[in-house]
Amino acid sequence: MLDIKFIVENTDYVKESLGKKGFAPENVDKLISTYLEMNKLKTSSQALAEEKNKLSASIKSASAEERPNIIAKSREIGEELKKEQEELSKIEADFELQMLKMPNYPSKDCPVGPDESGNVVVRKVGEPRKFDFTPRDHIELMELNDWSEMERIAKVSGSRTYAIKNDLAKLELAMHMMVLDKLRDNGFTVITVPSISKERPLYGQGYLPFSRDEIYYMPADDLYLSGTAELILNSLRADEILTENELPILYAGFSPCFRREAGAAGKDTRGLVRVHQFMKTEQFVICKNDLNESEKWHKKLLAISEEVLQDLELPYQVLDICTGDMGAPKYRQYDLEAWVPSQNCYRETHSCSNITDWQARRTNLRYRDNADGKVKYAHTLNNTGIATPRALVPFIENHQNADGSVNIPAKLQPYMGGKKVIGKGK
RNA sequence: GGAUAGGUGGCCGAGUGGUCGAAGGCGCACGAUUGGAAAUCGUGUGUACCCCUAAAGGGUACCGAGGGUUCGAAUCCCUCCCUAUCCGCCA
Repeated sequence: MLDIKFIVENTDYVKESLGKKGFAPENVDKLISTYLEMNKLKTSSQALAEEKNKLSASIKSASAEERPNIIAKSREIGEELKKEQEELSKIEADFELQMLKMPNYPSKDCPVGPDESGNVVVRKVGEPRKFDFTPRDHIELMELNDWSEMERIAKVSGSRTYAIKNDLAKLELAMHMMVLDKLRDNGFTVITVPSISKERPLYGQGYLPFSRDEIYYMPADDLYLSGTAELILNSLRADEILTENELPILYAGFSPCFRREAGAAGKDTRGLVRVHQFMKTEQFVICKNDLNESEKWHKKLLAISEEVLQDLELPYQVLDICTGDMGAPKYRQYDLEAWVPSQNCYRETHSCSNITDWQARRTNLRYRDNADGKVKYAHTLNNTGIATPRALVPFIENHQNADGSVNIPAKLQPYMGGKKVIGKGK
């Protein structure tokens, strides 16, 4: 959500800035006219309410003869007021919906582009490995090492699900443990959260009203399945007024995540790249309403996830996501992509975003500023810590040996019971 | 799922139709006192929005949510949500 007063006072800037995200300038004009109309109605209905309140208050001191007149007059105003309020609540709902549809302003430092073609590679770290044998893809490796039950689980749970076993199953959990420890060492509060959500957090995060198709809904209970712990963590402190001293709040949230992948039909249909249910350790930050502060945290979160990929000894690249490819909530977004040998390209493993106060306005998450005593909307940021099983794909492909076994990097070995190699060739 | 008790400001807690945005306490801020602190005393201390403005000021709404009764609702009625405890079931 944006600040309507800012929009009214800086209309040209708003149009230009949101235009970079493909947002039509007419929508800004429409929003402002709705706003002005709403205020006019507010002013008149509040004046009526004032008059009515005054009449009511005068009744107790009025004489017996006056009373019937006052009551009649008050009733009359009540009728009129009710009509105006009905009209007002309609226009307020309209205004609210328009506000909910406004994307966040992108940073002026964002590359500007229409879609993913406009993303900019910031840096590449590590060299894609040159194999002196023909490398297998991750599905072949899983079959060779008795690490999965992909065909059988499809019969049980449908497409885009996975079942992995033996050392690969342990590896999946080991990655989360490693990342949770790293985050804890960086001052994060480790927290496990539900994957079940009411509807309001979806608006708070900015999932709704944009893409209802992507999310599992359980009508019997009017509940949704969360696609990321960000959803839950973003609403955990909703409606609170924190003290500035409590900030920053750093969460390392672990949860199962659920996505319908409705918009990805036909893409990545095999294997572990894109599944309906996965596990994610999420980095989530609530900090002061100060761009220097949130940009500092944005870099910090990015650095942590780069370190994760370095610990996993995976070649990767950092993308500066352009305005057209960024989601509505985002002010700035970096993606990390790890090298996947079988696909001969980099694939996304992490997505690191500064949301500024756009989500906090939706969740009504505020804090009292020490310097001026004012109540302000906090900034929120989120980044992947590690998401599995997707991260297993570049991992086992990059670390495979000719015999199909897979090497475990030193940083991960303590979490794998000291094993240096898993699979057939051990 | 069954039964019971509840949801009031940052927290605790009073309030069963008007004088209630709401007593009292705690906390917090500022001031006095002090060599400094504690204690004590004094003052202040919700949020959102609208109008007006140079500043000031005026107003509306909010006592879990929504609806109803009434000239008037924290208070009465209805529906829903949530929390706690006990019973049942259960990883």
